Amino acid sequence: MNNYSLKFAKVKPKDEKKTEHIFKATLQLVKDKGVAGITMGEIASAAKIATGTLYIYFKSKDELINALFTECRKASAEIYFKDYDASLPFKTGFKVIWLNLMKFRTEHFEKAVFMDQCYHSPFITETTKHITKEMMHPLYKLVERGKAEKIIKDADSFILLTFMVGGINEFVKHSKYSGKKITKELIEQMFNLCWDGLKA
Amino acid sequence: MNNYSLKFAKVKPKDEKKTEHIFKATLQLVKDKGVAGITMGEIASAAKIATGTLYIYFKSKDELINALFTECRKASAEIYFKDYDASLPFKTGFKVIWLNLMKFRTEHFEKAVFMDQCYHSPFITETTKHITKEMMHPLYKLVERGKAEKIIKDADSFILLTFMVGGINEFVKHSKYSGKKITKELIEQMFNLCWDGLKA
DNA sequence: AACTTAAGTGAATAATTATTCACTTAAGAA
DNA sequence: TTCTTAAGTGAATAATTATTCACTTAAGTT
Repeated sequence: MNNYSLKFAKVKPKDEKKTEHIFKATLQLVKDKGVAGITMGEIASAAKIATGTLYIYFKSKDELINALFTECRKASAEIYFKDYDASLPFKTGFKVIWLNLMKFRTEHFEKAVFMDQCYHSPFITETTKHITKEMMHPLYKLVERGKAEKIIKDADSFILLTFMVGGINEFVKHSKYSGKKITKELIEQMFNLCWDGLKA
Repeated sequence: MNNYSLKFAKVKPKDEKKTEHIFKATLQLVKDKGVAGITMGEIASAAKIATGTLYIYFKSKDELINALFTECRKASAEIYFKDYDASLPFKTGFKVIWLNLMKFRTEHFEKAVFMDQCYHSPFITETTKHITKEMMHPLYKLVERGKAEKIIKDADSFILLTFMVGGINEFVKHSKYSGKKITKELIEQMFNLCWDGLKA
């Protein structure tokens, strides 16, 4: 038995599911009341733990918010390029990614709201913000491929990208606010508008 | 001399410019630090008045935020239909409004951020939210005119509207974050993407 | 000029909320 | 079973922040 095992022996282990509960509770609260309306006490009770326990998992509110932000960013990055295969024809691959963006926004709406809300908050550090910006990079590559193949318009990449994403974000946001159901049919309509705009 | 004038005579009048200063200071702070990062003390000092003075103009933080929200909503509604004339050909009229939306987002960016941020906050009352939703009504009428004239696609109005607005919002938001300059040329490119998407 | 009244002030107070801590509980080792 | 250690608790404390208030200033009336 060495120092290492001595150091970590005789331990009541952390319940790893708690982090998940804390995150889930925080997302729910931010969706309902916004980032200005959440307290550590509320997060704790929504996660069904004591306030003190929250501080075993996160040193401070700051750290909790940043950790959750990072988690959300990872979740979105994982979805964006799921099932994308560069060897597919451009439009097919483009649609895969476009649908992934739509999927993330609809199925992880609280994460999207949380990221939007917290981006401007005093909690998120500059480093976290910087990494987030870099997430857009592969999407730039995508539209640049489309331009190179003369399939989509030869406009500024920034314009093409924000155009590609804007409709999705706006649609999902307003759907959730107004209770409008997001159907396959509506998604298809939105894709067509988007594609007709982009195509050369 | 009647009761009315008696009651209101011998008064040091409120400095009406102060409300404006308070609003401007609040918008600036929310843009920089988010709705979670503003305190009455900071608002007061940014507006160069004492904290107590703030409470002469607004009963509470709640009231201040709601009043500013209403002000922002009015400012946006005023711009949206500026110079629009229903007797113009559809595309011409559409472009006038589209450019107005773009103008509001770029020239009153802090207002747009403030409205986005506060919409989900505990400050905004349900009434305020409800009135805000109604603001979209004339824009619905616009896309429905386009559909009736068979100029734009016969898709769901909600889809058409969120599509019309999404690109603008996303573009301006990311421009401001990343420091990308918003030029006439880029605006024109965005309009073309948007129009090509919408047209029948 | 003297008077009245409300604006304006900022330190004091009241609420709210983040964080700590003395204590309890339970997992695993001996 | 006993022992050790960290998780878990929630009331107590520390910070922060909204709101008040006793006081000062200045506009307008007489």
